[in-house]
Amino acid sequence: MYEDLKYWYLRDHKLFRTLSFGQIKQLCIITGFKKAQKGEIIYFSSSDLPRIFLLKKGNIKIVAIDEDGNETIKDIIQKGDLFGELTLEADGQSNEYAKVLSDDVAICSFLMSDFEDLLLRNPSLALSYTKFVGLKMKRIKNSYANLISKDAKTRLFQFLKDWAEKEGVRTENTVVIENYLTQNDMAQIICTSRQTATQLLNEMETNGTIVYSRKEIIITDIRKL
Amino acid sequence: MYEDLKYWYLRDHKLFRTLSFGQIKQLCIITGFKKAQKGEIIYFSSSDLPRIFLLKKGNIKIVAIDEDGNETIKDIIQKGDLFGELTLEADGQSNEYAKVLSDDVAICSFLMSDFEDLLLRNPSLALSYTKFVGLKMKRIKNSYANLISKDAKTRLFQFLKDWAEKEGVRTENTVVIENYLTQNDMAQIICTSRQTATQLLNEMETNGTIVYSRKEIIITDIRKL
DNA sequence: CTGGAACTGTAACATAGCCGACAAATGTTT
DNA sequence: AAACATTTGTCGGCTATGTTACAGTTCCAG
Repeated sequence: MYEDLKYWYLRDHKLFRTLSFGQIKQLCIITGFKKAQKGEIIYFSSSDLPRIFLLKKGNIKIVAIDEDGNETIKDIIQKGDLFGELTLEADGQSNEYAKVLSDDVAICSFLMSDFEDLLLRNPSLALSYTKFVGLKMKRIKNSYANLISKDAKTRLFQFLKDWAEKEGVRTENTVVIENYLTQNDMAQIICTSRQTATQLLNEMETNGTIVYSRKEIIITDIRKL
Repeated sequence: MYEDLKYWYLRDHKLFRTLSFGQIKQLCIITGFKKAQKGEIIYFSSSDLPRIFLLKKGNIKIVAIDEDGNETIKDIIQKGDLFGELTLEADGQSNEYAKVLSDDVAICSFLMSDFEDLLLRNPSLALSYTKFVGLKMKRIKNSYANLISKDAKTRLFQFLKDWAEKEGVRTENTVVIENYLTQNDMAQIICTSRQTATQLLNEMETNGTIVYSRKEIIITDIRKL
């Protein structure tokens, strides 16, 4: 890959914006670049060196498989998000894979060890990164708190609200979301059965709260959600 | 506080062990020290400057109150743990207080801003700290995953197992835990009602799995848990 | 030692949401 | 178009767990 391309790919993330041109150019730690199509499954082979990934384009979901073989959606990664071993600790035991949700994705990656060196040389970046991880932790805490104390309906509402806020296109009080998730996906995210999710979505549709299709979800009035 | 005492208080935490004698001595960022008795409530007044706390002695629980007035146990802090704004981002909105569980506690604290300066001057400490926060995140993720996918019984078992591992005194396969929690506390931690927790504990007692009293919990055979 | 507060024990009842089962609709491949 | 795979819709039964309600125990302060 050309040096300037590498540079561009890093600079684009807000985490690295605090660094000067020169600093970033020096780094050029990106070591991998990959494209993939919808439905493709990407494994984080534990045999490989631990990496941190940056999703440049598209959407993917991170799925974990527990001892009993149950699949849980750990995370939905969107364009511009960092993912992988963000805690900078390789852990061999976790069994995860990523599945491409959008039509195609572009992912670049760098080695965890390179990133560590980088942090050691740039204390202010290290501080930003710490705050970044902290923020991530706070988000997780919040979403779990929701999962536990609220019922399925409230969880679905909250999920849609969050989704609309992150990705929805708003005109007046109507929000349109490009729907790259199946009802099953949503069910897994809000931790309920597919059936309950279906039921709730249909209920919302008859209520006129949303218009649902496989392509998009229209929230007729975001204020009422 | 005397300089060398400050030194001692910091050095005692594993996070700071990587630093040399001299380095730590230079820092001396501790700015507060406090003792409290059982049952006392400590507020993290948001008016005050954001701080990071280090529990030197005893146990406390962090309780959060949501909009509806429901109380949830966020965390149990034990001797040697850091707590407070670990993410280095002050967030005014969260409504939390700490309650002393053991007979008495000793807490020392330093200002978040001082700590940030420290991290900026010690990149390797920053890196350790990031990993530390990451580890914390991983733990939280795990415990929440448990909460969501397992039933109340399994959750209680897991909780006891963790507790035993962290604080229990083991002789052969018997583990004795000093019990500073009420059944209600445990119920809140494993996110169930007090009644269910009571029922499960009694069930375990009649099974001979544990011997329960307000003072201590004896796990007769840790391997069977 | 006594009264009250906090904790623990037990039961009946209600219900959210999981599960299995199957049908209909939509999308994809050949 | 046909055959197949994936996604959505619907239903009734079942179970774990929350809720309400009250009684018994332990603990501590005065």
